[in-house]
Amino acid sequence: MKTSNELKIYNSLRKEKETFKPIHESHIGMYVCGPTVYNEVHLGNCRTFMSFDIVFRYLKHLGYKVRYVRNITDVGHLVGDVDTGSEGKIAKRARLEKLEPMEIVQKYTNSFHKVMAKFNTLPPSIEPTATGHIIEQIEMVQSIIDNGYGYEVNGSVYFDVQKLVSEGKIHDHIYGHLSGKKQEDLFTATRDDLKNQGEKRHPSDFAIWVKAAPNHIMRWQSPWSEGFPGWHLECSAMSTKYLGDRFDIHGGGLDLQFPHHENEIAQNMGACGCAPVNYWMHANMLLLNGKKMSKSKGNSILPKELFDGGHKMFEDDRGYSPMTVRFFMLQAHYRSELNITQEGLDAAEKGYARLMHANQTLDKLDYLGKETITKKDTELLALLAEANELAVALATYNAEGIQASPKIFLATAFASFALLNKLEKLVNPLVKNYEQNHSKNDLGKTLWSIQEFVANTIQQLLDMNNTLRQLPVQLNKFLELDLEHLLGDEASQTKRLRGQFKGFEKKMAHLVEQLTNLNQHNAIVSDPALAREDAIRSNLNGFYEKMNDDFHTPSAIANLFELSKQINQIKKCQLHGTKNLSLATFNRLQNTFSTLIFEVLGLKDETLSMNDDGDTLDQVLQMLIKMRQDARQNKDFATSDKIRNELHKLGIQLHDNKTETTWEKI
RNA sequence: GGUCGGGUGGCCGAGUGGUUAGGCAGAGGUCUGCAAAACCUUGUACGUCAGUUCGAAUCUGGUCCCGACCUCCA
Repeated sequence: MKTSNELKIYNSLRKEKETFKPIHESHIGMYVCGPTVYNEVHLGNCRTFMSFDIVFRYLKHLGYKVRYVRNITDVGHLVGDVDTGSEGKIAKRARLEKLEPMEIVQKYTNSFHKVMAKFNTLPPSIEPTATGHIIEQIEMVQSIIDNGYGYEVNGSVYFDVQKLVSEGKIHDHIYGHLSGKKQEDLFTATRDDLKNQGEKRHPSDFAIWVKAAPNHIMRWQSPWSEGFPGWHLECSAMSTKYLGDRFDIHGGGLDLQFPHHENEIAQNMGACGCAPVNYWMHANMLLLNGKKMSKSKGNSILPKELFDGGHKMFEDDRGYSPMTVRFFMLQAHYRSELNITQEGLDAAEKGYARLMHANQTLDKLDYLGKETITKKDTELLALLAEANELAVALATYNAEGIQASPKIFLATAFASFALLNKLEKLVNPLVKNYEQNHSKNDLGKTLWSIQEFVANTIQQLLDMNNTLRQLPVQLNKFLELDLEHLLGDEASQTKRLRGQFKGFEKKMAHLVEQLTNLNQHNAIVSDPALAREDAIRSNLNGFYEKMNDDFHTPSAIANLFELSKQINQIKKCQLHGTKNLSLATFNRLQNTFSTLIFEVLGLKDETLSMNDDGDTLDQVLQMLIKMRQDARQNKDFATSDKIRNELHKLGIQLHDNKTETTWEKI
């Protein structure tokens, strides 16, 4: 297992995980390509932004000051359709909806923010728009031209990719490296049905300023023509403006790797002479029906359709809450494809609830102290060690051995009997208690209160099953021997010995059987406190190790589930009066768990009613719970069940346990 | 066609040259007036064919299948 304290990030630039070293010690610049606001964001878009929300949150959690810039693309992006000429997506949408382009932009920007808020993603530090940075973009085009990487044709300006490629490595970067494109491919790959192909010097060149066609609505004045900035320019201009010529992290969807990000680098190289980004991160695609989710291909699902239910992909009309969806996505690594299915969402829903319940349980837990190891524990442990020694010792005896050292043999044999008796003395009360109180509360109490430490030794005892069974087998072998003769002077003891042999095997078999039985009925929990301390510590540490491993949320969540199990066990132990945890570990768990869930993973507890009426609602419910308790006391189960069932219909689930009844929204 | 990535148990989804991912679902048990939750135990696995190796699901090669990018897309 990797036990690195260093954050490692998979860098698309070099196709490997690298230790993250920020440019400035404590301040990090991160740029993520945002949405084009000409339509509702679909769920695939959301996945990318949630992935980088995790990056943002975790970096902040580690103590970095992060400037997170995510743009809103509110101009450009020509639709590929040849019939529409050079019309942009936003302009086209504006025409279809009979609105101003800026009305379209505002409408879908608002909607985007609303959706992202539902998913509980933090807003970026700066959210610049392309139309708000036309001047910066024009300046960048000018710089690119001035540096000899851009050329103007008929009012449009193109980036001279060939020139950049011909210069080879510039400041450790080669065009095409990010997307893994070979230079020969770049020369031939580009299809020739693109607009204005004829104006380019080379097929791989791309527009950085486009002269607007007469029917184009969105247009600005520039030194070259009335037009609009090229497809990739805004990110270069705005990242430079807010994060500088060089910054730490640039993120986006994998589908932007080429050509968008490749060209972004080219533009920065052209304008500033340096590669802008140290760590390129790419989030993988969300799949629907095994194919990339995509608006243009009609293979997409909107967040709203998922929340409200009724989407055609689901059998029933049920929906899934934003946090269920978020959790679903966090259970896959951001660099893996994720196929969205109903079964997957169902599983996520339950897993998410499990985590929330554990957190609520932990929240209410008080520290009850820690018991030291009891006398009983040490006794049993010592006996186990003794049993082992005796078994080993007896196994070495043969006829010659007995004759050579009769006294030692006798001592060993009698010690075995003594051991059996002592074990019985310790175990029998447990068995007796179990048998007498088979379905009584005391059973649990008694058995839990013997301390898990004892439980563990019993487990060890069972593990030694074979060894223990060997004891009588070994002794029986000696019955075949002429002990009187072999033992000589000690022969007077043999009568007693033979007598004890007879019952030994039976007794031992019985003891082992009883223990096995107890264990199978889960009367004894094989989960010692010592192991618990360890489990809690290692899983808390594990969370950080996994997150440090390229933000590996699925593995980190596995650690949280392990912690959930521990929390539930602590609760169960406490109900049975067992105190089993050190204060330090308890405090650490209670202080950290919710932080990891809420602050780092960005989940919210939807199972609690945290609205304005929460207090009142709770009071009302406490009243009903009290009434129901009274009914139950009086064995009036008809009434108690009615209360519970009626509440259930209203979406309130009651949970009974030994000491109290709790409620939650479902 | 070119480039790249992947094929893991009923489902989702990690990881690894020999040692538990995890969640959901399934089976058995404990607790419980009954539920719910929780706890304990548990089965099923690494597309296919060959090779390297003491040992491969993990490495190599062939093969089949799927996906992404090459055209706006997160």
